[in-house]
Amino acid sequence: MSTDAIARIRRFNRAVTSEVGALDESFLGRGRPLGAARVLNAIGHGYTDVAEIRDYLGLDSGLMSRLLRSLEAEGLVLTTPHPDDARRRIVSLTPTGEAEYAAYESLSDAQAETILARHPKSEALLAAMDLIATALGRDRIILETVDPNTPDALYCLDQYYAELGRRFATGYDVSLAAAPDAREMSAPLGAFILALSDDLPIGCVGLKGKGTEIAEIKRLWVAPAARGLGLARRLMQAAENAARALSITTLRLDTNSALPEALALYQSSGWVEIDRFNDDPYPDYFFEKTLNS
Amino acid sequence: MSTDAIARIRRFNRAVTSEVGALDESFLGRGRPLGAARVLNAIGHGYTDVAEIRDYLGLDSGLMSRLLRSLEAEGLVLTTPHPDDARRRIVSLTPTGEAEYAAYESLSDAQAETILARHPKSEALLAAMDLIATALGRDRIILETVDPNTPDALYCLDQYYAELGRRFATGYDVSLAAAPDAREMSAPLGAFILALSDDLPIGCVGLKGKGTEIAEIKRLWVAPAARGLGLARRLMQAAENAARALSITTLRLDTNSALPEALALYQSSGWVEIDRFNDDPYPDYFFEKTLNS
DNA sequence: CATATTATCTGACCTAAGTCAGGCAATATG
DNA sequence: CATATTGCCTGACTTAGGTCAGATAATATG
Repeated sequence: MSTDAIARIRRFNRAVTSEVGALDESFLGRGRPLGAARVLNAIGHGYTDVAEIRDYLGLDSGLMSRLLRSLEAEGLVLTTPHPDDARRRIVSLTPTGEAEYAAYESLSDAQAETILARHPKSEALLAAMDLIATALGRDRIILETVDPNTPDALYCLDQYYAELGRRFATGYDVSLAAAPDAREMSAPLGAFILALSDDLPIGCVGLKGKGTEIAEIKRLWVAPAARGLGLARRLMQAAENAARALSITTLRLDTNSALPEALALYQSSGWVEIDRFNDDPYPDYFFEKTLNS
Repeated sequence: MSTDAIARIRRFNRAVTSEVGALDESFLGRGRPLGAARVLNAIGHGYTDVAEIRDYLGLDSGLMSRLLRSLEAEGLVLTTPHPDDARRRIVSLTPTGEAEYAAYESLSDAQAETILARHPKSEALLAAMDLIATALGRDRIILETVDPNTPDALYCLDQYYAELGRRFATGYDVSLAAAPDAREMSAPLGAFILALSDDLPIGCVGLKGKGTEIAEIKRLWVAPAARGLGLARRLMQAAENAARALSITTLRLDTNSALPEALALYQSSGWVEIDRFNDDPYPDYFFEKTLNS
């Protein structure tokens, strides 16, 4: 019997360790020790400073130096003194190094493709992977203010609309809602805040301003994989801070009773219900919050 | 932008490798190389034959021998010649070895507990882990005929009843359905078949016989984590084989339109709809299949 | 009973990975 | 400007992990 939580987690660990080991094996196939391959990949991934790479990979300074030397001997990397401080050194890939890095990347891709190809219901598998990666990396979730027209922002908005379509009995038609234009959700009128977990967009919120002291919160969304981590609250907090920075004193929002978690969040974080303030067809609840100081 | 499938799988890999590495680190904390710790754990896990352990861990015979010697020197294991063949050797843990093994086990448990404690919505996390472990280990799913009163079988039945309760608009009350007694689902009358993935029960099916050439299929269930892998079909096939072995020529089953996947499975695998053959309150569809040869 | 096979062990050897002390050049500081 | 600090490098050394060629003893086979 192995149905209790601890046993299930340990079973998961066993299942993934063999996959992880398989990738190391395929990396070794390129005839280079793993240490050197890791350094090469770190450089290809954008790390340039020797100390930075050492820190990222947790290497001793002596070992790091030797690994760099061996990559240099292979003609894969080039080290040059840092322009500001000649003690530091900058590492970059030669064209050969770029090709080698690309080869490692395609090994990683191939492994991922194999997993994908072996599972017929891949969407469920990917959703489970997102959930686990987000849960394990919850301390590294970062919020970022971006232009609402960036691909990541548009991806979140698409997901948001799809979710409303599933939640509302009548479906959801974006064109019927008053689409806030990007200008109103960018500085200096408003903001659009994205939550990223290891570069995957997992949530967003929009602050739609008109240059007055009243602004609206729009498009609060948290990916299914990130629910239960308190991310919505964190996004709302960030939106409020952004509003304060823009001298906004009153926030409003509209929502729908088909979104009970959202209602509970607003009611538990200082929002008070007010009368309808627009004629959008979808919302049936309206809230306001006064920002202090 | 990292929202495509490949990128999501690679992100998952990154997220879990650090967890996996952390466990290795904590294992090293017991002052023994990982290789020796792995052998000790394999023995603690029930492996006894030297060749078996070597095969399981993928070790060279020379290395294996040396690791055993070092564990012996520490007083953790005892090797004795195999009673049937004195060339082979069986390894067992000394009391000290048992204690050391238990210490490793509790390190693994502690890591699992940490993961669990850090995630508030742990049921979703566990479900995701089950799905991934099952998907990655799909080639190692085994079917086993067991007594329907074993804990694993009862666990599956509980899950099955809970699922019906969620699916049926009216809920599901086990006491209203004609509960098949264990004797009718055991040899020589019938069978109860379990699907196990790395010891976790992920599906079941019952063959309920009365000693005649007609028998019933009951309690076909597949865990959410294992859906989409063709397991239901495999379980049904095994049930049919078990029926043939018992000289049963006709199988019947009842089901409910609230279980469309089940209906589709029966319709696509040679079952034909027949008239109601019992007065159970729940089923509204009845099928029969004639077993050839 | 001689010979082949099997299972494990031993010694010799190798590479990867990592630690540590000290060296050297560039830069910061009193 | 003397001295300390910083960033990287080199040499010496250690351990883990693993390969390979026999050695040894037990068992199977003609």
